[in-house]
Amino acid sequence: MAEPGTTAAGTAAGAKSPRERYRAQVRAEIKERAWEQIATSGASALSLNAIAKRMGMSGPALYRYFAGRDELMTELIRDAYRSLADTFQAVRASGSGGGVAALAHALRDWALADPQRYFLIYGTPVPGYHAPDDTTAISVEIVTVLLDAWSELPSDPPASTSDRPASTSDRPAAPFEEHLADHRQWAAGHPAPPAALRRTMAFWTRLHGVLSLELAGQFTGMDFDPALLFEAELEDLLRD
Amino acid sequence: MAEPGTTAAGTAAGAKSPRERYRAQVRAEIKERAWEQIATSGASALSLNAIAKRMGMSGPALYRYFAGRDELMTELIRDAYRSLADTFQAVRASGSGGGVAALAHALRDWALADPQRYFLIYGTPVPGYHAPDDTTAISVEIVTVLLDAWSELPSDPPASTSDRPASTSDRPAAPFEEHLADHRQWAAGHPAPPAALRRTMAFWTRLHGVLSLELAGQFTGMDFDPALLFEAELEDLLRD
DNA sequence: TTGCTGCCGTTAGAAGTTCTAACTCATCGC
DNA sequence: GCGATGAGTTAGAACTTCTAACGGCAGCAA
Repeated sequence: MAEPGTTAAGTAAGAKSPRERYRAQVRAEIKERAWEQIATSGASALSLNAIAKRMGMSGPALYRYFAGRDELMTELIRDAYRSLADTFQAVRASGSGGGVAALAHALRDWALADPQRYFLIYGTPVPGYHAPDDTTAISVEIVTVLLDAWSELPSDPPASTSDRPASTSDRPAAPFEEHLADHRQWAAGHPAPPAALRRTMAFWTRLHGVLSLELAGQFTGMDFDPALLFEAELEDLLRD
Repeated sequence: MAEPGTTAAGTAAGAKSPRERYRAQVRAEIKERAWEQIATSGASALSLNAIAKRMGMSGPALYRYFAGRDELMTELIRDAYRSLADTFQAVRASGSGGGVAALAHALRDWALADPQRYFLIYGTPVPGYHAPDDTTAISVEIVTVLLDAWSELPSDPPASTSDRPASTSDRPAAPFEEHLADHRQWAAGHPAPPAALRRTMAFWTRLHGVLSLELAGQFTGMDFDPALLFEAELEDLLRD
């Protein structure tokens, strides 16, 4: 029952029957059309009927490939997470530094390439809908890359803390950093120092703040350059 | 034609005919039900039919009061902006300091009170839809309050800039601040110094970053306290 | 090669949605 | 009291998701 068609023939892992091949191809095309539709009309306007029509087949045919609109949506969300995680890991592995700044720019490029894909992950949630569980695993991948990148930076310029005699402006108590050190379950056992936890968090929330507002078009009226704002926030992150 | 029923009788501004009175009441109830529905099912699931059914009337009756789903949506967005602007101005006018910290906490409280209302303003935009023009006027109100609050703070502790001899960490060039000073059209003529412009911007993007991720439930798996993260970001804003 | 099994895509239809059109009826204002 | 105005009704078109039943072709196995 499991793996239909794999009874006697030694189908090596990866070799698919022509039926499975066709099925995978159609599924891929459905998702492709879905992405196009989401990019132009938003996730809420995702219509199975329109996808079917654009593929030259009639509505209910799609239900052979996806149980319904929600399952297609889930698959797209999974793919979006996967794409971001792969992008981050590619930046980390390949040259180009692979540091925090490179990750930040990769994030911005990735978001600008398809704003609706970004919003599918980090945008307004649909109250009834719950993201699939395995996306949290991909989230861990993403946050691990960030924790790695922040951990390899010195947590604080060690000279500056000693040359000023207990100034009020260098890390006054940092209660949240202590709180994070106590509640580091989200780091999935990553041995990052508390400062790296705090900075990973700030990296996420601050860059998301700039990016989401930019992608939402909240800066359109004002004529400043959002790229410079992003850069300024990134430099602030790298400084303090 | 304008103001129907104001032909001969000296209806003082505010005195409405019983029909207009009833009409305003029904419009208000429609919006009330709409907010309930948005809070539970999200903005995309806003259904005129469901509202009508819950009010004991049948579908098309609502079209006497709103031209369609989009007009109702527009009205709700307008009300949301108005509510946030009023909240900010109340904080500013009334006691409780009225400073930046008070505004930040008011923003958080306002957002937590009705997350979907927050997302209606700052959440994922619907590609086809354009917000009504008069909301930009309310946005100016909001940003003006922020610029006022930041302008009354000293832009930099003047002592600390002089007691350290040209350290690398005190405002190295600040290219974005200059850029903002050149492109301050969004400040609507507000005479805020460049540092206040920069800080208003950071206030907006950083707090939005924390808030939107929290409201979207992105922190649910991790068990730290989002309120502490918000507080930490606010203190960072007040420090540097 | 032949036959069978199974999946693919079709049409039909139910239950929703927004929104228009036409109609009835109460109510407000003169 | 009577007429104009506007509120609420039902009917219906054009959508949507999704289920059910049906025909036919293709791949699989003997």
